[in-house]
Amino acid sequence: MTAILLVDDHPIVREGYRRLLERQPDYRIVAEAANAAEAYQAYRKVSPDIVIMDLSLPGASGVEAVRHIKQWDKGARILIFTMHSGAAFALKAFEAGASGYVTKSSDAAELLRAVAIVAKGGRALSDDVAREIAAERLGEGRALVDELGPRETEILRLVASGRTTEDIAGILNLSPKTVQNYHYQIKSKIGARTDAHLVWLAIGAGLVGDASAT
Amino acid sequence: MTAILLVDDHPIVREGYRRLLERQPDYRIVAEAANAAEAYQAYRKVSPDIVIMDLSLPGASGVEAVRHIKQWDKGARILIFTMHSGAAFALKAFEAGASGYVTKSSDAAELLRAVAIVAKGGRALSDDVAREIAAERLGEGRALVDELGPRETEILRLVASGRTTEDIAGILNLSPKTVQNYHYQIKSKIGARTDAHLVWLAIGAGLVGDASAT
DNA sequence: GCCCTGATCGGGCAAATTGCCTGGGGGCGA
DNA sequence: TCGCCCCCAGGCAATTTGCCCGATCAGGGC
Repeated sequence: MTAILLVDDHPIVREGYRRLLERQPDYRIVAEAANAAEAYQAYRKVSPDIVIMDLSLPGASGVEAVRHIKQWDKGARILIFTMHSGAAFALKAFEAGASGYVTKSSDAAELLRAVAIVAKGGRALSDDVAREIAAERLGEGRALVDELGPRETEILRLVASGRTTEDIAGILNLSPKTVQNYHYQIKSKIGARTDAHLVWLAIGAGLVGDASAT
Repeated sequence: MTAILLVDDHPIVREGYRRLLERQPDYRIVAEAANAAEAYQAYRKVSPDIVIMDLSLPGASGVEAVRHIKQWDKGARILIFTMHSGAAFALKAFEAGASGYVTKSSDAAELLRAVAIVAKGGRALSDDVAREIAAERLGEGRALVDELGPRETEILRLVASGRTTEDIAGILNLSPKTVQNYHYQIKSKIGARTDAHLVWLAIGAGLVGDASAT
């Protein structure tokens, strides 16, 4: 039996959850809350197995509520169920300690699947949000790269992937000085103030983004 | 009418594509290839509107083939259709210039949808891969961060997000020299050879990677 | 052929940063 | 009270950055 705490400022929506969840044999809603403060109180009182929470709450935001609860109980499992499909919301929620993120446009089956995953300690993410995050990660803006010549692009790729100046000089059979010059030229063309900034721009342009195979 | 070039080393699989795609009124398979070299030749000969390609080909990898074709025609639209669902494969493919990535576990409808998107110049990604990339993006590995003190973590976050040394000094009310020292210390503790490398490690640790709310 | 443009390659030099060491102060557990 | 670790920052040589310059080579256009 899985004890659930429901947090949503809309009683009607809570009623909807209740209908859906209590039809499942293993789930029981043991408490409800309409805002962050209530959620926190309720959590401390009933220690539910999982929390299902909306992100837009009156007063403190849902992200704050997540952070607060996780601070009190590091093992808390919180599933965000919200209308926002933006990648930024989801990332913030996970950063705060949420275990799952499902949008309200998902169907009942998807919510139940997410609840099951989170209850087992896993991480759940609905398809539309996954797609958003992936899209952001893949980046849209080429633009930048078009300003650069092929050699510059090549060197940007290498620099952004973490290579040393000397590495690059070796790989491309150039003088280290030339690589430095390109490096500098790229930064000024692109308008990056920092190497780190350069990396982000390169990611945005789709030039890099690997994480495997160094 | 959309002209398609099919690249897959398995004739039976190509037959499958053909069945599926030629049932659609707008698609016509104008050429086939069984390896990277053939694909390249065929592309130059028929200039198809889109290429549907497997990633695992005999000889040169599909990624190489993509890079090669894009080098010859920057406007080429290439849709990868493969069995690999790993994020790394997909990222490499996009980096090389692919416009879409669909796994063979997707159903026919998803492939057709992807073909349509790519034909229109968009970018397509199947759900399972999106999920993989998102998972990777959310990051698993803390590890690194545990080595660092809170101050170091803070500074790493700022450095990795692209701030200038002076910016950081201003934000945290420190001497620029102190920031430089932390910056150096972090690099040696974490084992990063380059600032760019540092950014990747910070991303992996989930410290940065927002893109919103600066 | 000739000029112009643009990409590629690198030297030079001052100013800034990195790499590494040093040292002092504060908190906290043994 | 003694370490130990974290915080903060100066010093100094070595390297890199920032910005200048000139040389070569390929492709147009006239």
